[in-house]
Amino acid sequence: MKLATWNVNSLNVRLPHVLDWLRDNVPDVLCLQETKQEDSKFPYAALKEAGYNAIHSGQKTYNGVAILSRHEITELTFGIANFEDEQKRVISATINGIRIVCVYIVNGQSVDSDKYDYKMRWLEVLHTWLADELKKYPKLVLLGDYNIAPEDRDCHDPAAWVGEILVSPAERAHFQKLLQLGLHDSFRLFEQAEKSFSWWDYRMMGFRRNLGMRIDHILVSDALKSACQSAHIDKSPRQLERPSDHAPVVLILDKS
DNA sequence: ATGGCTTATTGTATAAGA
Repeated sequence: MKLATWNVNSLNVRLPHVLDWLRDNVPDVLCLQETKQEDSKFPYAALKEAGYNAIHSGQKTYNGVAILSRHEITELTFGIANFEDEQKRVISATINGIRIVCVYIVNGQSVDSDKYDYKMRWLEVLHTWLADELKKYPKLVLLGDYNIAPEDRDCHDPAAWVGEILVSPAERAHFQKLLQLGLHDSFRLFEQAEKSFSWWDYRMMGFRRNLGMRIDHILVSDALKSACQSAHIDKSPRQLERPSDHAPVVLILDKS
């Protein structure tokens, strides 16, 4: 079973890239973030044509998450239980007996901003909710744009980023707390090239110079750890004309 | 160098992303 996550930075703009990527990679499940469109604009028909069922939770301009699947999608839920949030950042469903949770975690803007405070609250609520979800669904995968680079090796220039979002100690502590729930960073279960990143700034020729961060992740629960076969980041869509600033992150699970 | 790009908005500049 091939699972993937990709922040597309506007599905309206990126749909051709997504369709090409689905055709070339044939994932069983692809989670999307930053669709930036209302449900009424979501391209259900084009995705169905490509062989994918889809569920979406979107809004105009900002945020928006979706799960695409070649298989039946059941038990869909939107958002975090008992947490009022106007921002569409979470969508979940069960596919092939695995609980898929697709998240677009808050960016936070800067560590001294209200948005950062919201990020901290949001991560706290996510943690509490996931503790319950893991009891309900031992086989769980948490995929998405976390907006957290967990370690210095996930940042192209740790010294330059001290004091910035994505790498602050409080954000990293939240990431570690997720791992303490019994989740595993699937990318790090396998040997990876140094300076492996999933996002590169559009500016300053960030991609060509590999000035990136690894902030998109696929965490798997204890019950799925031994099923992980391989994990990688597919940089190829980042090289296309008018790309998303994020690349797809991929995990292969065996069938057991 | 507080910028550097890209996207969306009922725009002609601003906000947000990371």
